[in-house]
Amino acid sequence: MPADSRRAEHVADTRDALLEAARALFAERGYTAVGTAEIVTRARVTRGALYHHFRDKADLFRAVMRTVAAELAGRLVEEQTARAEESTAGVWDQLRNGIQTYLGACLDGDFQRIVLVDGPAVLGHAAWDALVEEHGLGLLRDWLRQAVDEGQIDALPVDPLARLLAALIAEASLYIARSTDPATAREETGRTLDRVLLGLRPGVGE
Amino acid sequence: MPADSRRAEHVADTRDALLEAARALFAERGYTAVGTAEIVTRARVTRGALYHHFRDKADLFRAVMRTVAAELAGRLVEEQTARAEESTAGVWDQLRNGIQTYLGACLDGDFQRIVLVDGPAVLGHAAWDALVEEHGLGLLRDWLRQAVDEGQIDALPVDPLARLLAALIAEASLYIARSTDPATAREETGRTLDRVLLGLRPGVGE
DNA sequence: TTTCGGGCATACACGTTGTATGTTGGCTGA
DNA sequence: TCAGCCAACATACAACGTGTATGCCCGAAA
Repeated sequence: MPADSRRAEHVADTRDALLEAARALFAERGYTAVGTAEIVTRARVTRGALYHHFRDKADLFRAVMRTVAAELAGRLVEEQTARAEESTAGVWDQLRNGIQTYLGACLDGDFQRIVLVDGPAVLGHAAWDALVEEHGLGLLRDWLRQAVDEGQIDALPVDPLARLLAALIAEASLYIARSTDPATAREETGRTLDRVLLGLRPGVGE
Repeated sequence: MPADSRRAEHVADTRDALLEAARALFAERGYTAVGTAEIVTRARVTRGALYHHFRDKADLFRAVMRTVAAELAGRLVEEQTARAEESTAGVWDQLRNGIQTYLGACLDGDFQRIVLVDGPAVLGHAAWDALVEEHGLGLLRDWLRQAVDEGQIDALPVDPLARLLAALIAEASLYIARSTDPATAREETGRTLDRVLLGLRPGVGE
């Protein structure tokens, strides 16, 4: 079974078509409002193909969420490495800029609906946590740990701090996207987020 | 149609029974995993009664979430007024204690599953926001506005700040409840939350 | 007492999910 | 090269769950 045969390409193509169709529909109208019939129609296959590639509808959703989350993670490390080239900035500024980059990435519509809204309800917190852990949360925690180790922010338990900051960013992105005036919402939440981070620098709590 | 007749009592009783049964089941296994047949069996009525009192299953969920959220709001104002009796504390300490009280209230299992996990996915953000606004978020915003007005915390846009803090508290409660060691998780997140708030006091920026 | 409507039970129609079964086309070994 | 075999689908079916239409009953008002 050569992995690069034409047949293998077809297999990967149908799977990709399913993922793409499901992603577009899930992002547009939500998990429960989209039936499998609609998905396979858009992907120009049949339900048989769907249930051949995925155990059930939730399993398809998990795969979709994985790709969406991986996309975000990719954008993050991309910006991160790009910024590392001009690496005159210290850990503090790296973290500060990273948070804002994070916020920008979370503004993606697909990401919000699939990962932030439907994800927890569809997958349950265990599976959801596992996906978030490897796509983004781990990165944020690394930044924070480094910042704490170098004394750039106050000594706080890194694990809960990372979770809380991630939730902050997520909520900020939702607030912006749903605002009637996204421009000022972006400015205000960005500023507030930055101010929260600034407040974590050492020497504040007497 | 006297509102206090025996018949009216029966009507209210069946409605309450439906709310109670739905709440228990939704909290235990989530919205989609629970069918209406199971709900009415537990409430010892029929599906006819359910669809007489509520437009559809989502409408029943909305009513359940409203009661759960109202419960939390009730506990909050209760603690708040109790603390106001001994009101030597200033606005700052009131806010600080209020946040911790908030956190404690969010630890309720029913609240987490129904309001925080299923709520956004089932109701959509518009209906969800409306419910959260009147049960808790409004209160938090009032505290913050007062704290800002009196110069207890730095001048930040109150509206997004309230949203962000609410998300922070919600995530903290989920983190604690799902932790293998809730005691230390509670201590750590409580401390982190308090530290974030402390960082918002004036005189930290530049 | 009769009637009238709210409150609820029953029955049905519909869509949706998951599974079981059938079919096809390419790889593979003799 | 060809027989057979299996992955990759397509099709058909069974089970379930929701929402609605219909019917019944009882309390209240006239």
